[in-house]
Amino acid sequence: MRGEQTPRLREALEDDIVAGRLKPGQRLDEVGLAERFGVSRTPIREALIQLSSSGLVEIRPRRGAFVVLLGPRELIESFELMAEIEASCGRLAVQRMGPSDREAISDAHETCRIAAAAGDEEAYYPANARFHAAIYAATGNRVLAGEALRLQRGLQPYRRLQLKVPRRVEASFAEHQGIVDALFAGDGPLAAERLRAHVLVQGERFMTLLAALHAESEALEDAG
Amino acid sequence: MRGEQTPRLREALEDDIVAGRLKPGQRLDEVGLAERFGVSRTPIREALIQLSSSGLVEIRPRRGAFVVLLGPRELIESFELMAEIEASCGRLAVQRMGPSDREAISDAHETCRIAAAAGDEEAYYPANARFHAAIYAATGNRVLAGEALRLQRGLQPYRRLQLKVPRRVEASFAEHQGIVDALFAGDGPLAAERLRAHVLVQGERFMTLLAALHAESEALEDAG
DNA sequence: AGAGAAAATCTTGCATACATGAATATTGAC
DNA sequence: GTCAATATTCATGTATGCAAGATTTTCTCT
Repeated sequence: MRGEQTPRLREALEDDIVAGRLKPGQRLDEVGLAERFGVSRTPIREALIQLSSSGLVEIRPRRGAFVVLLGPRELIESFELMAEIEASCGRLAVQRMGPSDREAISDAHETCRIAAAAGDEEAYYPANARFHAAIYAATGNRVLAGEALRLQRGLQPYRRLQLKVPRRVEASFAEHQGIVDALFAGDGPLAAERLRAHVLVQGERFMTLLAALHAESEALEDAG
Repeated sequence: MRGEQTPRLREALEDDIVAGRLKPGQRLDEVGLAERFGVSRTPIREALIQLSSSGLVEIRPRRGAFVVLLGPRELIESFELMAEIEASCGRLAVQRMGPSDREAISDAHETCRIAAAAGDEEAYYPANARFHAAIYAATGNRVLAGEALRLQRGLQPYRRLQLKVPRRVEASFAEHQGIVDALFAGDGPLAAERLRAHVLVQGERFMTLLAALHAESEALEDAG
């Protein structure tokens, strides 16, 4: 058997969680995963520990690993943190972005426009992630950008549920347009404020959706 | 042998790193640590993986684990991230802090005052950490506060070097006073700006020190 | 039949064993 | 004497084995 299994396993599990194939609350059986990936429990355990540190998985001692299921309070708080980080990124990006950064932002924005015009929510999703990532990168601060990406990934499983909110894509794209305008106009504070509002309103929309879902059924609870 | 070694080991190693007993760049030998703690390599490895995810340790495949040694660029970027987070905390704390939060901030500030007046740098250190932590907590956002604490811990090993900067404590305390004034006056934007400046100037002072140290010797490089 | 307790089962946590790649020492050539 | 190639040693990465806690099943008693 050759080396370096753990990173591959971590990425595979991370993708499964972010893509929603492993649902929040679900238990991750070490033996089952080991068999599925054709390795022993050791690298699986190490991958799970990494995922727990990055916040996608929760390890309860002697109980096992579970895909993290954020409660309402933690969700609100996470969106607020995300909003603050994104606002900072916007302000710094205005100060520092170069031509290639502008281009990356424009490109991602156009991809969003196409997906939004087509009403294609599945396509809008990754385009939206790319749009925000382009802003992070434009700060020129890799540590900050890495942090932002990490948080973005952590919230991805929950954003997925938002697909059901009507007219979400149109609203999101309109907000993106305002952000791009402020960024390219060189108005840092305005870009920051619009990014903050964009993320916070996403969070609010999400909480509304969650409340509605919770009212009609306990679907999330049964997910495990 | 009874259960739950890994968390204990992680905390012990974390303390060693943050307290400077394990220096940035130093290699962490699994076998040696296992002997030192009287356990096998397995829980040691798991603790190291956790520390690598939290940013205190870097694991290079097949090479081993090393206490993270941030380069100049990463240090600057980390301090900038910290400054942004602290600024956000300050603004939100103004909006949301209750009487107990005010008290905690005041208490920590007074502890800083005593240490500063005595010129006791060793005592100022933890008091300073408590002061900032009190502001994080006053946001009422546990996710945000947790993130801030994590970043604070990650930078702690480097702040330690600052002890040598002359009149650092007096300057720091004076800045704290300005922050407290803004916080208690209810001026969120001012508190945010002063916190941002406080952290950034710390970073700059630190970089200056680092350059000086580097000029006189390659001490940091030999630390491994 | 239902509730509680005991036993069996299953899973995790840790220890140990082994294989492979990296680091180091040694030997040989120039 | 220095450099390079090779052999040896050593540490990491993974697999497997074993002990203890958690879970589930079953059995007993009311």
